[in-house]
Amino acid sequence: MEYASLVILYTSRVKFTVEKKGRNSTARAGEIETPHGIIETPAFVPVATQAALKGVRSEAAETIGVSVIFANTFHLHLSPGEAVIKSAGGLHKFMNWLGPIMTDSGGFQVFSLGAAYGQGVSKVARASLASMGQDAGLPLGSLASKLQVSSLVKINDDGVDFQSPRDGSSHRLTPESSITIQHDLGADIILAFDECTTPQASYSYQCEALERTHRWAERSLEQHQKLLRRISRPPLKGAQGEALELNSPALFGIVQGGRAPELRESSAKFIGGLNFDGFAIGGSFNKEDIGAVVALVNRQLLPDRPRHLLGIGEVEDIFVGVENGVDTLDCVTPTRLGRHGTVETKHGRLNLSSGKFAADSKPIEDDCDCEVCRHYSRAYLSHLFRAREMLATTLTSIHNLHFFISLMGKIRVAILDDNFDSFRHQFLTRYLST
RNA sequence: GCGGUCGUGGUGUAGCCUGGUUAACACGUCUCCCUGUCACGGAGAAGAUCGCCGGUUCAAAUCCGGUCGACCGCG
Repeated sequence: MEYASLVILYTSRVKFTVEKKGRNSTARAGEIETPHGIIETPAFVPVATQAALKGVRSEAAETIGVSVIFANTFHLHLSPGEAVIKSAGGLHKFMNWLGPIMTDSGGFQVFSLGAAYGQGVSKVARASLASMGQDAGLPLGSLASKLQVSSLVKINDDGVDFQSPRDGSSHRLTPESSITIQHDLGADIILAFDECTTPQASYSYQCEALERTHRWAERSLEQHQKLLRRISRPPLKGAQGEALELNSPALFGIVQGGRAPELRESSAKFIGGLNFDGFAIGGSFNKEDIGAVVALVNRQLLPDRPRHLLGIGEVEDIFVGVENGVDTLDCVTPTRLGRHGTVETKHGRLNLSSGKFAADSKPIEDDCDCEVCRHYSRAYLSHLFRAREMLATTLTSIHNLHFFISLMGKIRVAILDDNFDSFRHQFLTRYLST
């Protein structure tokens, strides 16, 4: 009885409305309403792993038009710890970001600190490179080589033992602890604890990992509902809405299955059959297959719930994701590229740390209305990079964030105007032409 | 004037004493990479006939002489 009413309240944590569906594609535009505001979809979700969009203040992100950010359970658990953040009033207050926040469960760190650790392996494999043998033997991470280890994780069916990449200390994450930590962090949308596998994983390992992820999904959901019941019990007598406002996130399940279409399909059926508020598509891909996999998965997922594509964010992949029915995507691309000197433009990428921009008085993009393009030249940015000034990474990250946010805004308008296809064609033709 | 120290890629150095295959390193430069962030990082390339002239030697950045230049000390 109590449970049933809670489910209603709980699912109302994110109210998802589809405003428009694409005519020739499964692209859609809509709104996700969260306790901290509305996310107009499709939306790009910048990554703030350690409760910071690296190099960019929360206020600047708001000015850029960022609507939702993506923080990380594992890293925030290590430092400063969820207790500190909870007592600070939650992530929103802690980092002065008052808009919606999603948290990742730590499942990606099973990959990034595990199979990928120090190997330079991406979750997106490129068949063209793999066939040339260039996927192996890439850069050794500095810390990996320093510590002489190839993995910081040990996985078993109950959970994952991590070694901190900072100090080597041991930390255990299970579906239960990940969900509990995410509740403590106070995000609006949280994710089930999963195992993100490497694209190099064998089919048999992929099957094993998928089974585990499915069991973890059920456990994540159970833990989530348990915590919701605990939160809601006293306020149910009085102002229930108020109490829920404080701390009751929506939970998204994560579809896995790696590069195997049949595993993706069965995962989508399984995860899609559980009572999640929305869904995320995670794991590894072949670059060339992202669209097909996302389409396959989304055909199995309930259309009335939001779909998030995890960790995908190169320009052409964003179009692919949206075209195939994804509502939100998170990616480190704008901030990581920016930090390494690369800026996105509608004509493709530029690396401003190159001396060839030393006397280039133009802005990054002539008609860009971001704060950086309005006030600073390529020459100045190039100088800042070569002088190793911190401001360099801040400014390029701001431009890149603006680029992705504004691109998403245009995509949304295109869907609403029923011309997504032509917009995509026009944009990508120019973007990929150089 | 005398004595000493030093001249090696763009910059700073290592190698020289105990001559020997493609002269090493750092920074800089250039190119490429980055997809639920361990990482303001990674991978690669170009670039010096070792101040100049001569000698010794099978072989000289390396030993010897001379010379030019810089610096230091003494006059």
